[in-house]
This record gives sequence, C-alpha cells and structure tokens, in this order.
Amino acid sequence: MQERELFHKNKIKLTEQRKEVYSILSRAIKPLSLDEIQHDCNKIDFSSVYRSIRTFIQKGIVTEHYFGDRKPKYSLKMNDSHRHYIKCSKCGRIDELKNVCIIDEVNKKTKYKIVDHYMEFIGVCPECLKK
Amino acid sequence: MQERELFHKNKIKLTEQRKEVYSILSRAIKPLSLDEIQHDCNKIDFSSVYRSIRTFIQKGIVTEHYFGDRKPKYSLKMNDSHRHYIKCSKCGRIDELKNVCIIDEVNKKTKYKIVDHYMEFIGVCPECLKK
DNA sequence: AACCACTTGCAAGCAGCTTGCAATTAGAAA
DNA sequence: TTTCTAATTGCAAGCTGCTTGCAAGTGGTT
Repeated sequence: MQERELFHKNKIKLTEQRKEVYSILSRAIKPLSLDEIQHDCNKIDFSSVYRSIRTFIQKGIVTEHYFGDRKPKYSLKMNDSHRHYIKCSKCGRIDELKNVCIIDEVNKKTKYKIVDHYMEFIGVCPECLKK
Repeated sequence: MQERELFHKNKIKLTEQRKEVYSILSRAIKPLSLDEIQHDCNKIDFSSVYRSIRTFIQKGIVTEHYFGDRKPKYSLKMNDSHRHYIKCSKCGRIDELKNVCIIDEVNKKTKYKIVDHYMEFIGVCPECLKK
C-alpha cells in the first residue's frame, strides 16, 4: 500500500515529520527505539517522534516490542505475519526468527481467546560463539 | 531448599528486609512489580526493595518479566521449568500458562545458542469473554 | 563482646518518556 | 486558488520509575 493511501485510509494527516518517521521504520531491518528513530531524523523534535509513534500504534500501523531493557522498540506491523526476534546476549545484535509459531499449541492449553503475543529469545550469536 | 540455606549458599546476608521480600515473592501467585512488592512490605524503603531484587536476580534466584508495560515484574526462579504467563487485555488478570514449550522448534530454526527466552500472551480471559 | 564489611533509609539525581501551550500547517471548504 | 480551522509541531516544563551517594546501622565472623 502507498504511504499516502495508508495515511489517508487511517485518517492521519500527511505531515513531513510523520512521513519521515514512517520512512525510517519502513527501511529499518530491525525494531528501533524512539532514540534511534529520532537520531535518524533530520531535526524532528523528540516529542513529535513520540507522538507519531503513538498515533501509528493506535492505528495499528506500528508494533511495540520489549527486549528486556527499558527501551521499547518499534517496527511497522506487516500484514503478512507476526514477527519474532532473537537477541545476542554478548554483542546485542538482533535477528529475525522466521517461521516460528506457537499459537496453535497455546490455544489448546488455555481458555483465553488469544489476541496477541510476544516472544523474545536471548542467545549467543554464531559470531560470538566462535570467540 | 530452606531460605536460610539458600541465602547462605549464595553468600547473601540474611537481613530482615531481604527475608521479607523473599517471603512475599514465595507467596505470590504471579509476578509482582517493585511497587507491589513494597506495598506488601511492612515499611521497607523502596531502594532496599530495589536492591534486594537486583541481588536476587544477580544470584539467579529471581527472574524479571516484561508484560508490555513500563513496569517489569519479578518472580522466584523455580528449579522445575521456565514459566510463561498470559494476560487479559480487558481486566489485567494474569494466569500461568503451563506445559508450553517452543525451545526445540527454535533450536532447529537458528544458529544462535539459546540461553533464555521469554513469551507473553495477551488475550481475553474466560470471565471477560462472557460479558 | 568487638569489629567491620555489608546493608539500610533517606534524599537527591537521572533517563525516558509525557504533556501544556502558543505558533504553524495540512487539507477541507468556498 | 485562497481562506479557514482543527490538527500538529517544537519547546519547555513535568512526571514516573528507577538508580545512586552517603552516613548510620547491623549481621555474622573473630
């Protein structure tokens, strides 16, 4: 979907700041913190980055991730599927973990109606294992 | 294991404050935030609660959990197995999710050596579903 | 019983958001 | 295209949830 179309569909005004934040997230290869997003921006106030992200989350365009530190990370919510990540405990590198699904198993074990889930894996990456 | 023995084995001084924090965690039926732990205490300073928890985590006695809000929760790390929880998006109730394991599947999909993992599920609990 | 390294409560400090507000601006209406 | 107005922005102040320095107090060894 086009950026313009996506914004219009969600009744979000197409401002320069929002375009830039969206663009950064669409080019990111991993979830980013507010800090990191602002750092990649061309002079956008932190509060504006913060508010665009809040808006995107509220409209379901962006997902918030927790990786066990105090800074949540953000990524575009893709239509295809829920994504999971693995983080290296030595160097901090984050990789995507593809084709891992646990929803069916959880559905069998609980009476809750699952609406969302989040998984985080901590490990040692191949490079750090060599050392 | 006895509390006294556990503390001694880990070279942790057996103070009144630490005994109380440990006792609260051992009676808790779900992970608690620092706030909640302090609230259950009989006049222990917040910084002491904070530092006991840090010590317990560092000694491997306590586990830190993230449930998608800004306040980490803490529980005793049981010897038996890694625990997972499910949280109701309507009422905030948290239940334990038993016998759910994904480690084997993840090990097949990645070259990382997994050292820890964390899963969180958000759903609507049976009571809230009725409403 | 005496000692002393560790622990505590207190208060100050700090990071990471979160919000109020006046100026600015996107985009609907004319 | 110009006008109008509600939404958005940058700035600065404020807040929450830790985090830390320090002097007083205390377990546990001697």
